Amino acid sequence: MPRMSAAEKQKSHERILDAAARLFRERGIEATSVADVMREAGLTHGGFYRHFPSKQALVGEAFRHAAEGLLSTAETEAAPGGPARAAARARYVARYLSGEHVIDAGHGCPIAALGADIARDGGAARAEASRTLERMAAFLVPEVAGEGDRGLALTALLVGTVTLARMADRAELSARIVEAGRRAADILDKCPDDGSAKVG
Amino acid sequence: MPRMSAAEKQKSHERILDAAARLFRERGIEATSVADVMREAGLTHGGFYRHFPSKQALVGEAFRHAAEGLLSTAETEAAPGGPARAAARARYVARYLSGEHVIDAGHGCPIAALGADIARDGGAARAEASRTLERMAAFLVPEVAGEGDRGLALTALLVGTVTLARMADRAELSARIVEAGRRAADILDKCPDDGSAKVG
DNA sequence: TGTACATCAGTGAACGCGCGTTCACTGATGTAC
DNA sequence: TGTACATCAGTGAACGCGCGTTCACTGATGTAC
Repeated sequence: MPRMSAAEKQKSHERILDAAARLFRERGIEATSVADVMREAGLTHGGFYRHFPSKQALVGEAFRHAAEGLLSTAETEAAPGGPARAAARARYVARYLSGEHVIDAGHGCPIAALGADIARDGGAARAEASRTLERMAAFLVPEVAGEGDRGLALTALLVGTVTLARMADRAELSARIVEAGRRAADILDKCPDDGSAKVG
Repeated sequence: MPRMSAAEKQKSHERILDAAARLFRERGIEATSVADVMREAGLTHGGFYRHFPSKQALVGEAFRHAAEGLLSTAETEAAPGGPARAAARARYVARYLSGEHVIDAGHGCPIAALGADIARDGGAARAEASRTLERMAAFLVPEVAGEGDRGLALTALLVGTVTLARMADRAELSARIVEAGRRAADILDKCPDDGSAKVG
């Protein structure tokens, strides 16, 4: 059967990334084995090292893969400063803070799914995650906001809301968390910063 | 050397919980072995099962142990409705959104450190984590807030901010995230809810 | 275009290792009388 | 209070298992001429 053509290899590579991006977000990094990923990609575990030098390296690539899928469309959809920007942002927030996103971690925001994991091991995925965070924050800054970094706070609210909603042991509590997050996101979009927290 | 007295056993039990609560928060649940915990507690791994039926059970107990340490003092410090309440809440938020908390996950909020992990495996720790979340949210509701659940949103902001600050690969970015979180917490404390997010 | 040969994508067995858990054992503790 | 004995907290070797990674192998692919 081997060897495959270069085009076939690229397809395999893509399938491995798809599988890894989904499984890591769904089950966590440590709970997902290389063999799990390869099985999901329709291959056997031995071939993994023709594509990536280590599992660590895969984590970084899979994070980028997941982030690209979620952010690139949103970014191109909303030209910087253009009139469609506020609408695109609102749609993004509404989709982020939804029951679907809470349930389907496997296709959701990689920061919400893996942020805490990545904070701990600090491998190659960390730089990738930081870059993704900054892109997301830049996309989310409301035009209203005085000085910068309101986008970072909004991102923190979104990530925290989804994390808590997934952690909740009752559907009713989970729904309340999402609803509370939506209202708070709305407030952050509209209220001015009085700067009083600066000293704290 | 064995057997120890009942009083000694209780001390061992406490040391195991202390060690587990710290190591789980610091390294994550899966990256912390039963042997790691027992070594940290000054014991050998074999004795673990005289104290807990399984590692899973330890996770739940360790979460409760960590949460109790952080919340009980804050709660008693601030009598419900009393005048010291707002001040106690402000102090809690200031301590939560600080560089120390970001760096020292081992002694920090167990929801921020383990929320995503617990959301995935859903063992006994999940009910414990949900209870802790509701206590924290109840403690954090500003008197200003119209209808309920502003405390949940504030908790989500705190958890998300610390998660992102820990994930950031540069100290400067981490500091900006914490600062942005503080301002946003201030805004959520003061701005009224116009209810416009309800339809979303 | 055809032939000869090196390359290498994918397979599946094997590696060393650390994990959660079990178990036979030790000897001080706690208890029954 | 003293004695005899069951209990059990803690030890350290051992268990089966799945992990990340390595490796000899296969045979179609890609290339040199």
